[in-house]
Amino acid sequence: MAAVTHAVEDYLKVIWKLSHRGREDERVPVGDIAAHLRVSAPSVTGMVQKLQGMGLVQYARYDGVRLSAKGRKIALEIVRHHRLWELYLHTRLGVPLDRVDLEAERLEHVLSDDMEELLSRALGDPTHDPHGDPIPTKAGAMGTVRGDPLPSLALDTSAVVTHVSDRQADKLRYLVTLGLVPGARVVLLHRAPFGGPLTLRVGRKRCAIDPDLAALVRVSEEAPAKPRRTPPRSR
Amino acid sequence: MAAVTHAVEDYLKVIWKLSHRGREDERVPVGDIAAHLRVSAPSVTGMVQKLQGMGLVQYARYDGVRLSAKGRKIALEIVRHHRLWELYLHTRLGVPLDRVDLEAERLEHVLSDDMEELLSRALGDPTHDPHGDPIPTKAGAMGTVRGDPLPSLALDTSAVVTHVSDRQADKLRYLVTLGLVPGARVVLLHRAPFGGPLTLRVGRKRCAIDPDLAALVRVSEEAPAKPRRTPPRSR
DNA sequence: AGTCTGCTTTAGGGTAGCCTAAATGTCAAG
DNA sequence: CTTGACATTTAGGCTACCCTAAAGCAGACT
Repeated sequence: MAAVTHAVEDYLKVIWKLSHRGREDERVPVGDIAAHLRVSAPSVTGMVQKLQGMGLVQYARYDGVRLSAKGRKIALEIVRHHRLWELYLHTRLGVPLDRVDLEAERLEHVLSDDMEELLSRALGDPTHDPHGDPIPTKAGAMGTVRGDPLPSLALDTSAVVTHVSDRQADKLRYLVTLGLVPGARVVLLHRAPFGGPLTLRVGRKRCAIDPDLAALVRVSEEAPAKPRRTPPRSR
Repeated sequence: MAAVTHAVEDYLKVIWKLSHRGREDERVPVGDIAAHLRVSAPSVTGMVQKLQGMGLVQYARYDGVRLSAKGRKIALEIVRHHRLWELYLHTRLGVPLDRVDLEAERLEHVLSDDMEELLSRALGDPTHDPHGDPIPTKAGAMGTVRGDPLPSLALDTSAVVTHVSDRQADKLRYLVTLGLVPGARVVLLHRAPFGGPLTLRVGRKRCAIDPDLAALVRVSEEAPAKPRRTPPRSR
């Protein structure tokens, strides 16, 4: 059988991601894959046919793609690698939250089983990455995203950020500048009417934020297991 | 100009390594490159012609290859990446000395400039990798291998291992089992005549070793700056 | 000089993964 | 039920890198 190349891993990961957008496991349109991988649609068709030949996806012309069990296993392995590296980069090297994804994108393909084990252990066998996304176990079990959307938090209640979506890099970058990162303490001070901005206290600072943006942030009233943030040693 | 792909980086690194075998900067035969990359000779000829087109090597038919300044710069960058990763893997993740090379071989191609900076800093801007090989600076300056060949050590003199060659994986593996790794204390107890085995004390243990093998180890009588060996956190 | 041996190069192919242009299927609106 | 808009697939090509087989060159030995 053909080899699992970097490209194959990328395709499987994207298919996995896109099939989880709604509640249910969806068939993923070829065009969406193309858009996310920044590749032409014909390239996707070709690769997807190859993946089917390898038994990694089910695919019917004009009807989208779905991961097979085998394909999902590989996808989750890559996601695990990705999130372990993200956590390492953030907590051990001090890479800012809005840049870990880009770096992990390349490191995820380079992690042997032995190393994965050692990396996980060195990080304390973590369950969540620095954005608060769950890290699949080696067996392929996924935890959940903790917390509730920030806009639904009760007024004047202290909470801790548990998750920041990394889907849109530009928005993540902005949220980071506001200090809305996992572990931060937040209080919702005011909710303007007609879907207007929310006024927050984040740590010691105050800010106003659009509820759509705030929806990318999840918070929990109980103090959660906060991701470790050992700063890297400086010289 | 064509891109610096992983393959290009591999070729440049091997050419750099092979041109440093003797004292002087040598022209490297195509066949040697082929053997070290485990690739056919025609493949090397083709790639080397391409590298010349990119201005990274000088090359004349039937007369071997030499790095240009531009080529050497890239080669040293890769060597720097490789050795930084080796040090990280060994000291932070606890990867055994005889396995770091293999892992670093793939990681070396995946390290952005920003990350390189952060990784180096997190490791304390080290000058030598865990085998005792010097790590080139970002500017391309190379330190030296410290110490003298173990067989030339005076009898009954305490010394510290400063370098273990990683050229031959199988021999390195054996040296590691003997405890002959950088930082180890060694005393040469006896030298058998006619090029016979050396009797050593390594730490608390005693062992006999062929002088050819021992020549892969370098030692220094002064206590050198020993590579840090923070063990990884266990669960 | 001739010739043999062993590198090295040329010739000719193959695979993986990407592309554009053109053909084809789907779906919804008229 | 036809047609137009749009998604998708087929067709045909390109680049990077690798291979084997055959030709070509160089240095040693006679």
